[in-house]
Amino acid sequence: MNSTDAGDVPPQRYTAALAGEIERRWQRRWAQRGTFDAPNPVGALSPPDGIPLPEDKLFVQDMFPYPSGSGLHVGHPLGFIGTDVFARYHRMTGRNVLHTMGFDAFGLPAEQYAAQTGTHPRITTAANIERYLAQIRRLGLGHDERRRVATTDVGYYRWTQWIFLQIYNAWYDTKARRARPIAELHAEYAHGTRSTPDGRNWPELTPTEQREIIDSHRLVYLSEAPVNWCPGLGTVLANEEVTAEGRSDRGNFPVFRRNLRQWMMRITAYADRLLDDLDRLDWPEKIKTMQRNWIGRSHGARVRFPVQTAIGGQAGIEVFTTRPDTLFGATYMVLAPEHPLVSAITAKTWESSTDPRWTASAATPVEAVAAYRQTVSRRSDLERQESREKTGVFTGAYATNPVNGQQIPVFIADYVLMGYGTGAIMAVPGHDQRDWEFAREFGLPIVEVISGGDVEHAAYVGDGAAVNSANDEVSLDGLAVDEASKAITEWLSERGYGEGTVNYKLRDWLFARQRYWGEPFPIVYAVGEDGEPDLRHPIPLPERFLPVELPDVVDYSPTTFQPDDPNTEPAPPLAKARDWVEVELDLGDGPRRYVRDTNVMPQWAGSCWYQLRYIDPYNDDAMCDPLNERYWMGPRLALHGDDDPGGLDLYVGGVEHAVLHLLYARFWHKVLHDLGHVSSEEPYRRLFNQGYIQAYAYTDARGRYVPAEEVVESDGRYLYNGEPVTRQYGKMGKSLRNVVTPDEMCDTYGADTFRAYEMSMGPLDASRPWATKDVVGLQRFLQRVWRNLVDENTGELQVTSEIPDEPTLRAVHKAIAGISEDYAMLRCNTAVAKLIELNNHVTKVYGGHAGTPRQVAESLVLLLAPVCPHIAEELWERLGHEDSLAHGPFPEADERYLVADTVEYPIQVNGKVRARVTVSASATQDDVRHAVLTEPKIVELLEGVQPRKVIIVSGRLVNVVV
RNA sequence: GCCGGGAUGGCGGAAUUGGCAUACGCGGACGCCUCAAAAGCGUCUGUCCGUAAGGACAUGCGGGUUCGAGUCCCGCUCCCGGCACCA
Repeated sequence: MNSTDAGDVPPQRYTAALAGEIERRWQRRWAQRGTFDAPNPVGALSPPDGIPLPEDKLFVQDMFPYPSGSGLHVGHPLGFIGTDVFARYHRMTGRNVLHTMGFDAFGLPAEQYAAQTGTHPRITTAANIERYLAQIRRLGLGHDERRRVATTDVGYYRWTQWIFLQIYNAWYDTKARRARPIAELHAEYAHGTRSTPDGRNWPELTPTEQREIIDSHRLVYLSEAPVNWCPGLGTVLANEEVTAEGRSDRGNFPVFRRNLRQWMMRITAYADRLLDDLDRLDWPEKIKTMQRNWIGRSHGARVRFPVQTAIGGQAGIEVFTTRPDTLFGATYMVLAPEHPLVSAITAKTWESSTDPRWTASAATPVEAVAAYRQTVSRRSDLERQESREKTGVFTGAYATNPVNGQQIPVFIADYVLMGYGTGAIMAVPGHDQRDWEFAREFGLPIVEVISGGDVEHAAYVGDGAAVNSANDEVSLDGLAVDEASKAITEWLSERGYGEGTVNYKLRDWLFARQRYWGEPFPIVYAVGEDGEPDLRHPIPLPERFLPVELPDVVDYSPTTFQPDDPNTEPAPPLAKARDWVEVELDLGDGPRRYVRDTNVMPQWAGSCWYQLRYIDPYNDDAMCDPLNERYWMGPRLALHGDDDPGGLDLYVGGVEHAVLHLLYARFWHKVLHDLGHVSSEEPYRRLFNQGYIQAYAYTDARGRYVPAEEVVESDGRYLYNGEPVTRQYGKMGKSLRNVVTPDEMCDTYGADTFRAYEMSMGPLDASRPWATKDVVGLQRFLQRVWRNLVDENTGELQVTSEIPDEPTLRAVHKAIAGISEDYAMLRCNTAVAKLIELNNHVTKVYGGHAGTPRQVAESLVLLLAPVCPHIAEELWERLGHEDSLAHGPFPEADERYLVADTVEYPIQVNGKVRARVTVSASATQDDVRHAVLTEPKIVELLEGVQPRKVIIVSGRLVNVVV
C-alpha cells in the first residue's frame, strides 16, 4: 500500500491510498456494467426486448462546461456533485434517471486560446475535453456516458443547423400566438386570405417582391441596423454580450454602435410568451425577475405629434409613453440624437427670439445639431453614466401637441435613447424627473397636470387626480391615472393621433459572429451571370445538404482591428476559405454556382437545445425522437399540475446565465414546440442556481499574489515567509495563486471525502469559502464508518447478527426519514450532518464491541451511497451483495421508530428553561400539567405562588407563566 | 436611485417555519494509547460573573407584538448580487 500517511497505520485503515484503490475499482465496474445507462422508450438506447419503461423518470442536467485550457478547480464540480447526489438518490428509489454531461466547446475563448498556443482550435478543444473528462471521471459522477455530446461534433452541429433552418423557415402568426411554417404564410398570400402590404394581389407581385415580403416575416432575417461592433474582437456582439460600460464581455474591448447588415433572430415575437410563461416555471424568483426586467414589457400608448419639416413638408414624431394621462403637460419634445427624423426637421436658421441656452452658441440649428451629434457619438456609454447632466440642443422645429394644439419646441438630447420605444419622447417636466431636470436647465415651462406634488420643487411622479387636462372634446380632470390614461388613449385613437400599445426592452437577437470557431450558416447566395453573388437574397439549404461542415482552414484567426477604431468592417475568417465558399450545388433546379454565407453562429446556439440531444444522441433521422422527448420532457399534468409546461426535471447551474443562455434556450424550445417537434413548452421545468466556491488570496507588500496555501495565520495576521500579507476574498484563479484542484483533493483524501466535503460546506445555493483544512473532518468521518464495519488490521467484515438496541433503531429510522427528505430537497449539507450524527451514535454504542449489527450497517451504507458512492459500493459488496446499490434499495423509515413512547418536556418559567420532565407519550395535557407543577425545581421556583397560566405545547415544551 | 438576497460562537454553518439557539464539521483545551511523535480514540469547548452550586447576557442595531421571537411587524446600519436617463 502506497500510503501518504507516515508510520505504522493499521494496514486496512481507510486512507487516501485505500480510497483510491476502491474508487478506481468501482469506476471501472460501473463503466463495464453500464450502471448509469438510462434506457429510452424507442431507438438506439431502448431495451432490446421492448420492455416498457417505468413511468417514474427523472431528467437531471448540469449546465455543461466550457472546456477551457486551465482545467477544473474545486469550485467547478460543486453543482455536478450536487446533481449526482440528487440523481443517485432518485435512482436508488427505483426511478429511471437520465443524467449525463457534455461540452459547450464552440466559441471565442477556444479561438483565443488556440491563437495563444498556436494550435488549431479543433486540437486544443479535443485536448481540453479529454483533460476535463479525466478530471470529472475521478469524481465518480454517475453519468450515462453513451449520451455525452460536444457542440463541436459534426453529428451534433448538423442538428444545430437543422434547427436554425426550422427557425429560418418559420414566421410568427400573431393571431394564433405561435410560429408556423413559412409555407403556410406563402399559401395564405397565394390564396388571398392574407392581404399584401400595399393591397395588390399576390400574383401581381414580382417574384422578388414576393420573396422580400416572405423574407420579412421569417424568424431569422438579415437587417441593416445599429449593432454592437467590436473592432478589438473583429466581430459584432449581442446586447447581452456587452457590459454596462459599453465593452465586450469577453476581452473587455470597446464596443461601438454601427449600422451593419447582420443576421437577426426574431426573439421579440416571443416576448409575451417568454414573460408570461415564467409564472409556470419552478425557478428562483431572482432569475425570473432578471428575465422580466430584460424583456421589459410596459403598457402605454403611441402618440403622433405633427411637425413641419425644414422644407415645409409635414411629418409626424411618434413617441411611446407609459403615461398618456400626462399629455396635456407635454411642453417640449426630445428626439434621440441618432433619430432618423432629425435632419429633416432641423431648421436652417434660428428665430430671433430663440433662448441662448438652446443654441449651444452655434450660428444655425444645423450647425448646433451636427456639433451635438458629433459630441454624443464620441461619448462612451461609461461617460454617459458618470455624468447625468442634461445636455441637448434645439432643432429649431416645433411640433403640435395633438390634445391642445400647442406649438412645442423639439430638442435632441442624449438622455433619450434610440434603442428604446420610438427613440423620441414627449417631455412632461411636471411628472418626469428627467424631463424636469432638462426643463430647468433649458428654461422650459413646467405644467402641473396631476395634483399631489409641488412641481416647482421636483417632478411629481405619484398617483393623483388629473388637472388642467381638458380640451373641447375630452376632459381628464378629476380622473385617476389609470382612468385618465384609458380615456385619452380612446380619444387619441378615435382621432387617429395614436393608440394603446405595449413596448419591450427586449431587442431581436443578433445571431451572426465574424469568427471561425462556430457553426457555419446553412445559407448560400446565388452567383449571377456577372459572377457577383446576390447577397440580398439568402437561400436556405435543403436538409439533405446538412451538415455544412466547418472547413479546416490554416488561418483561423479573425481579422481584428485597433480596439478603439469604429470605422472598420467585420471580415469573417471563413471568407478566406475560397474553395469552401464557392460551391456548385443542385438545389433542385440543376447545378448552379453559389457562395456560402461566411458568418458563424454565436456560442449560445449549441447550448440552446443540448438537452434534446442528450435524450437521443444517436438518432440520425431526427434531432430527437418525439417519443423519447415526450417520455423525458413532456408535460406531466398529474404530477406537476395542469399548467405544467414540461421540460427536464432539474437544471443546475450558475446564476450568470440568467438572461443569456436561459432566455435563448427558452426561445428555441418554444419555436420547436410551435412547429410540432417537441411536446414540452419549456426546456427547464425546474432551475436551481448553485452557489460559488470562493477563496482567499493574499498579496505581499508590493501587491503581488503569493501562493495562498503557504500563508499562515498568526494572531489574526497573515504571514508568507514571515512577511505580513493582505488577505482578499473572491474567486479562485491561476493569477490569484489560490487554485485548489479536485485532483489534489482526490490524491490527498479520495474522491468520496472530497464529495462529502463539498456537500457539507453549506447549502448548495450559497457561496462559501474553500477551506482545505476542513476536509479532514469528512475523512475522519469516512474512516469511522469504515472502522465500524471493517477490522482495520485484518480487513475482515465486522458485522453481527445482533438485534440493534432500541435507541439505535430510533436513531437509524430518524436518520432515514431526515436524510431522504434532505436528498429530495437538495439539502446535501444537512444530509451529511445527519449521516455523521448516525455514525457517531453507532460508534458510541458499538465501537468497542465485536461489530455493528448488520441491519444498522446496511442502512448506514445505503444512506451514505448518494454522497460517497465508492466506499458505499465497496462496503455493500463486502456485506455480501452481488448487485450494485446504485439502483437501490434505498431504506424506508419505519414509523414505529419515529414516535417515541416518552417525551421529555423542557419547562420554561416566564420563557426561560428551568427544568425538564419526562412523561409518557400518551400523557394527557392534565398529566403533563401535573408532572410539571410537582417537579421539585419548579415547586421551589414558584414558592407556593399559583401560576397565572400554564402553556403546554404538545410534544414540544411547557411554559409556566407567573 | 430602484429591485432582490443576507448578517447566528474564533471559523464554515444548523434550527421541523413562533416553541430547548448554536446540530454537524474545523479550530482550541485536557486526557488515553506510545520510549516518543504522528495518526487514532475519549471528554470538554457561546460570552461574562462565580472555587462551586448557580446566575446574568447572547442570533447586525433600536423599538414593538406574544406566555414565548434567530424566525412576525416598524425604523435603521452594513455586506453581496442584479438593473440603471427604459419615457
